[in-house]
Amino acid sequence: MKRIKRDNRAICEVLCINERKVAAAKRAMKPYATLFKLAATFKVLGDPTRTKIISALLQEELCVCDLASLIGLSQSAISHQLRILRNMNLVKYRKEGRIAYYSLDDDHISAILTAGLKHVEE
Amino acid sequence: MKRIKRDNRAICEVLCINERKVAAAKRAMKPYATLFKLAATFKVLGDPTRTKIISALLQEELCVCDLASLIGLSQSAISHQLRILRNMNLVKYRKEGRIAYYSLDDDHISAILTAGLKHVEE
DNA sequence: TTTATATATGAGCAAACATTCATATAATGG
DNA sequence: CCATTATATGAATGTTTGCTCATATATAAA
Repeated sequence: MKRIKRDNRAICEVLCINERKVAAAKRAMKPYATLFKLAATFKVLGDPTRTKIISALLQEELCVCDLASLIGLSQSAISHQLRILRNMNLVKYRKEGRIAYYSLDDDHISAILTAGLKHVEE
Repeated sequence: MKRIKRDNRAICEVLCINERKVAAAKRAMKPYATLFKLAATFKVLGDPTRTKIISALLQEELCVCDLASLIGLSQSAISHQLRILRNMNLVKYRKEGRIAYYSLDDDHISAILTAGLKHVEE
């Protein structure tokens, strides 16, 4: 777009934008705070290691060491990722002695995965 | 975990891992290639700007300029993000003269958003 | 053809991030 | 108590990424 020094959006705003459609879309959209949290959730799901962790936990709870072995990464790496998943309320854990058993936090998680898989596998 | 120079996973593999559970989880998991694509899709959805774009397009198709105005970013920034969404088959567009009208590529997309929102809004 | 405009894109930069290494914490056994 | 081990975490690092700036492409109008 040809640029104008002071305000490079001026032209576009005047000539191209459909104010009615923009206003209608804005009204229908969820609040930005909600969309920000939604993006944060997808971002956390958007790393292959974390996707593998979630996918593994769809079956049954597993300890950190099991996950590390299953996924083929160090215990440290898995533990760091589990904290990120925990902070976003995607997984929870119970302690049994020294062992921490992780599982999915609620059943929305598997619904998200399932919806995502439908798009990917189509 | 106490570390052993040559192979820091040796101890953990022998003493802690539940081989049966790990093998069962591995069998039940989707192939890594699928999980990788799934992660890539979530990653693309995991940026606030792109989440806003998708959310806006849930209502009706919009041109680049409308999206830039609605979201409050430059045309360039929106265009870059649209390409990323396009590459992941999340949006498509039709050209009408100079104007490119973007819309969601299929209706799995809104299903993913809805599932994500259920987790976020709970 | 020349000018205007809607969109696309390459380069560059600052910020975010996933892993590793080293170490700390917590729980069990001797 | 001391040694062991499952997990957690801080620091460092190489990579990725989202935006801006500048420019290119495409379409329409004059």
